[in-house]
Amino acid sequence: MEASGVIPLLGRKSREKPPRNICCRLFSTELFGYEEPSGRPAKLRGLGGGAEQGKTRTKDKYRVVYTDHQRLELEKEFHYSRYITIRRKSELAANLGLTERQVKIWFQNRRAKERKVNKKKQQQQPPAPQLTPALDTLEGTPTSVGPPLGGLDPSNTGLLGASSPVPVKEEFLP
DNA sequence: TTGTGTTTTACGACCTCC
DNA sequence: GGAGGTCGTAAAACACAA
Repeated sequence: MEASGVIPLLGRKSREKPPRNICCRLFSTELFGYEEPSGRPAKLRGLGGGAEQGKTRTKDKYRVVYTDHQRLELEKEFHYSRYITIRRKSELAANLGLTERQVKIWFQNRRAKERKVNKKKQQQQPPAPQLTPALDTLEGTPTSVGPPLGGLDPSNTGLLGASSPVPVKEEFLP
């Protein structure tokens, strides 16, 4: 594909950092597997299956808006586990009409959001009485604890298992 | 309307692990 | 080396006050 030639995307970063080496893996297969939309208006939300005709910065639409259903399912999955397994990722992608790449990135962004929220919470807490450290981990993300390096985290069900209102699916059980 | 702040997708750079 | 992680950021989409 034309993958190697897609660096200056839609004018982003006009003053770019020195081109170290283009991150080639990102432009490999999935990215160009998107289908072209059939002239759909910009607003896709709530149209049902809106994002399967998604585009990226390399295409003529910067980003798509996922449908409520897609987001709901992704959120549910995130509730089960903050780190999605390869298997669940492909299942979810297939079910929602997204690419695995989109699912992966959604989870990355979702974790980032959670970290951001937790950080905010921490900053809002009064600095004074600190008798019970790490109370903020109640919701499941001790920010001090690093990510499961290497990808999968078998312990993550424990993160939410107790507090999550949603029952743990069989497939997440050992 | 529109101006502005926030949220949501998507990516680049870099890092770690297998 | 490749896959997936974080972090930082661009830009579209959205919310909402003025």
